Amino acid sequence: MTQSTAPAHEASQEALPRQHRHYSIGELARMFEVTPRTIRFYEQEGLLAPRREGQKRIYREKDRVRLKLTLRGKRLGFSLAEIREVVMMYDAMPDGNARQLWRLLEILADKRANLERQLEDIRLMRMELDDVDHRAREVLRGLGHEA
Amino acid sequence: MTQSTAPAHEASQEALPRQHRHYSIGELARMFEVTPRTIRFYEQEGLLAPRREGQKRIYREKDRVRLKLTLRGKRLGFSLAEIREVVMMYDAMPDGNARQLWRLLEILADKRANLERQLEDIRLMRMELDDVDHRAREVLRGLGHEA
DNA sequence: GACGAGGTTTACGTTAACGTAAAGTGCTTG
DNA sequence: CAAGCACTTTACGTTAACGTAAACCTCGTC
Repeated sequence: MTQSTAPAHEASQEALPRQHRHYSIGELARMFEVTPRTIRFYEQEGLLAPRREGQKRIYREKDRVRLKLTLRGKRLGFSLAEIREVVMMYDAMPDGNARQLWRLLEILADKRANLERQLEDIRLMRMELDDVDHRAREVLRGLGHEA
Repeated sequence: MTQSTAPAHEASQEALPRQHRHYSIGELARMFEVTPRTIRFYEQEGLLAPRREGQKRIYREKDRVRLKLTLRGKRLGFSLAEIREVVMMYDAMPDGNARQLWRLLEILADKRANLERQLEDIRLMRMELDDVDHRAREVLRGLGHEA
């Protein structure tokens, strides 16, 4: 997250209906601007579970969404373990027992608290960036008069 | 997690004068709930530059603020290198040449863009958490009827 | 003067999240 | 059929951000 050129965010083109239904690893990788290695790694970490057609991995819509959520979580500073925690429990929900569901609610509340704190952090950090920006511009004005 | 007891109403005026003026590494560590090792590491990475009194490190108000900003940056997912980039240029500002100042403005814009994206990410993630929460509660209600 | 509570340096260990070969499989295309 | 993709597995390498351990000062105090 270091590059200053950040126009290409998520998937670029989206005119076509999602009828495609399945993607290759390379397609997904290009879509989200990650390497295939990353996608395989996420699978190994239990975040994705694509079908196989022979050797090849076949990703369906669900996998694409998961990957999207995973990357979003990462941008927010969550670890893969944390993300998996939510994702897996979400999957186990339908037949989940009460204890697990309560545990899930607990985790969700935790994540939400995290987000709220981040909102405040962003607010503060914004103010500080604005401040530095201001000072820098003033110094620049000063330099303009000299030279 | 990171917070102790939330101060109900932090008096706008300086309740306690910051006359303390300087802190030991242990004090700072307890204040921010990090280990001394972390603080030394940040120094080694060029984020802090405490005075020395003999061997001992002496931290002043400025250092405390820097540490606070650093930790905030970390919570937002910035790397120490990124944080240092801003912090150091901020320090070099007064006598900075124009090119460096422009570079600083560039970096600031970059960070701000980052924050904006995070805001959006938070918004989306919140919605998804809410959704999962909803479903989980419904399943729980269902379980209540059985058993 | 032994001791414990703080501090110090040096240095190796650890974890997460991938990167980077190396070597093989399967298709299709000139 | 050779060449070129796109994909596969296996496995070692790398970076960031510390943790952890050892061995050493330097107080105040019991």
